[in-house]
Amino acid sequence: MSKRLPKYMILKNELLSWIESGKLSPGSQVPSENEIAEQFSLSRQTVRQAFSELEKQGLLERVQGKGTFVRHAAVREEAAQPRTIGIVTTYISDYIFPHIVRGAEAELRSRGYRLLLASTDNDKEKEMECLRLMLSEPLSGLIIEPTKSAEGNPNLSFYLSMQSKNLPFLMINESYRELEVPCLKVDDERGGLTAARYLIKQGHRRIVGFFKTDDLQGVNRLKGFMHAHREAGIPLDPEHVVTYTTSQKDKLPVKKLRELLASTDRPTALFAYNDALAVPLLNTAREMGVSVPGELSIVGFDDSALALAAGVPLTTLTHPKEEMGREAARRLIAMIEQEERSSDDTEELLYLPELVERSSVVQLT
Amino acid sequence: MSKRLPKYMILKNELLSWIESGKLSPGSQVPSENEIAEQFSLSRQTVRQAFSELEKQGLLERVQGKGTFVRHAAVREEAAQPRTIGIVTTYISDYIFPHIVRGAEAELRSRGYRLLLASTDNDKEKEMECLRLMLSEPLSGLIIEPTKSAEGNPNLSFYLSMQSKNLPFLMINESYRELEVPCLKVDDERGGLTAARYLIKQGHRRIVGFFKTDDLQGVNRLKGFMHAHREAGIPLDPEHVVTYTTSQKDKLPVKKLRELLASTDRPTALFAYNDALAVPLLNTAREMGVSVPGELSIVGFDDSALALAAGVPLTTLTHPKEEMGREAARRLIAMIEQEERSSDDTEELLYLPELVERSSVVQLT
DNA sequence: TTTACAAAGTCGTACGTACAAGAAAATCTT
DNA sequence: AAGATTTTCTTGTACGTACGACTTTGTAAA
Repeated sequence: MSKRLPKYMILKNELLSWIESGKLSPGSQVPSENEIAEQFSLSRQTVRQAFSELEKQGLLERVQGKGTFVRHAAVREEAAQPRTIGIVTTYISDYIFPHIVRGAEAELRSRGYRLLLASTDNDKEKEMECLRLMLSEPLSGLIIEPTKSAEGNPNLSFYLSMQSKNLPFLMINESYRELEVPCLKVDDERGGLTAARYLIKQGHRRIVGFFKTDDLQGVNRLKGFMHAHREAGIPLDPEHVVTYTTSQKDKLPVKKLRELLASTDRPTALFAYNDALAVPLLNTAREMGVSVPGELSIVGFDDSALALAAGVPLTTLTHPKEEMGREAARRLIAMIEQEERSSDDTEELLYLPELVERSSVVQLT
Repeated sequence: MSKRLPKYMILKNELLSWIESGKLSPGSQVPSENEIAEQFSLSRQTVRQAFSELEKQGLLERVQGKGTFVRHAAVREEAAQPRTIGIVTTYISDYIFPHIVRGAEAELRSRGYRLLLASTDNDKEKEMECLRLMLSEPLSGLIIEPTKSAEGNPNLSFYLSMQSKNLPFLMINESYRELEVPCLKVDDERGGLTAARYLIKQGHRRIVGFFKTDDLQGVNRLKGFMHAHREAGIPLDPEHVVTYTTSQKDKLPVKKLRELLASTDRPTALFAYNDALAVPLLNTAREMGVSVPGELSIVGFDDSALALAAGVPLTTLTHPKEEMGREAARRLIAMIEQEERSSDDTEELLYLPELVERSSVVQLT
């Protein structure tokens, strides 16, 4: 038996249960130190020790000459938790990331949480800086979009210290493999598969794919893209898989497309890593006098605002965006408020990307 | 003389001065309770009381069996200052707002501040909620984009309480007229003027303008638009000024454009409140078989990513976006760090929008 | 009835003792 | 010399007393 608990701790726990059970309602007066001492057969000093710790925690209020009182819940809450949640994303301003942040913000605000925002600009050093800044104040939880998830995790120590401090956090879009944390992401491999299957079904055989490979999302989309070719028995020209990273000049994929379109047996279809890439590729094709979708079909990814704004409304794959942000917030709040880490803690939620048919793909006869 | 200070308080102050003066350096061991007791002719209990309060404050660390130690400065500092700045915007995810936030975030991070984000969704009730949440924790400053600035300010009391608390804040894009606060904004009237002048110079005479009128930006752009017509002596058909608010269905301006394009003497040019509106209008025109810019020239506003992604690259007016966010952060930090409110405190910074010529405007012969 | 004062209750301060628990140094044993 | 044990130091827990400061309440005087 661990009956080694000090008496003042036992008393503290007893008083806590009184408060919790409502035996002592907020604002009511607690029996005097002497009464408690007699009741529990303790010395008044010991009772004082228990009281003073509870007062330090903000649960009791002692007034000289009057007595000791239970603080009102509202007052307690205030001093208790900051109820602030941090989000670390790669980019704040670009593309679909604002939508994710917005979804999370809306959910958090409605639940009375505040949102601390930081972005890494896809730079691992800045990621470290962000984490340090975030953790310098007590946080209730963190939502993180990993930076360059395909290139390892030099900030592992931060994540480990978060786990050891029992600070709830979860990841979106991708997660570092070394960590077992809940993660919300799009089924990227399935997305690449769906897109390629669709183009193949439309009769396309020479399909070029553009993939960003410094994060796992691009790698997984590429996997699905290749898988679709394999299962259809279509040989995949190595020239038709274009990979790039953000550190290189952004012009690279565009230049590559120029070469491909200028060649003799040019591709009839194109799958872009995301809409942000699909649009400039589309414009490049049109500049070269290649009509879209007449001579070149295009499928994008993420169903961003750009897909609709483009000259030819883009056929693309959905990304949950706001919903993902909202769900991330919901799950994090659940983790915070139930406190007890349940077994499904490291659960991964995979969103299935769906094809949105617009006007940028044509069926080959 | 108020020599009525309790002994343990006197001891506390003495120890504090020891720490401050360096007599007790961080990490060093404090004389044991018994030593102190003897030195000061106090009982050990009294010494313990002083120690335990200092421990509670985070200045000392007591280890059973080893002794009492002065905590390192770094550990103490942590609990010191929040250095957090809040931003309240109308929208997080849409359009140019993410760019503003990003600019501010980059600047703040590099200066060691954290960013608390909230959005109002252009709803004044949510604005109040945001302000309440923001102010529930000590903030160093606030950047606010007013919600529906043309429709009064029901949350005035919040702003007044901020001013009375000497909490620095500034506004971007627009400011509530009743408040005298620094404000960074685009010279919207000048923008409307520039756009209309440009179209007139290109030979257009029947120009339709679309303006969002629930915030002052739209109203001011409209002013400039009308001013250009007046100065050029061109009568402005009332039908050619279309106003709308976000609360109405977004379809309204599109429907209006349909009517105008179907009429006999349809406009030859169009000025849109911003690019986000210009793009759907452009697409609407093209759907109706009206070529852009051949039959209809279009000028947008804000030089957003949409302007380049559109089927026809949009001629538009610049908006500082990131730079505005960065500058807002810089100014706010200056206000915080110098503390003294200088005379140029309520200064307004006006950015001059510049015309970016792309392909959506044609010169009439 | 109102006012002034006293009494009794509360928590705050201050001293005392004793022993327990943990850590480190000194000592003893091997 | 190395390891085990004891001693001695530290802080932690627990009890006790006494008195001060403050508030409320009851009582007595005006």
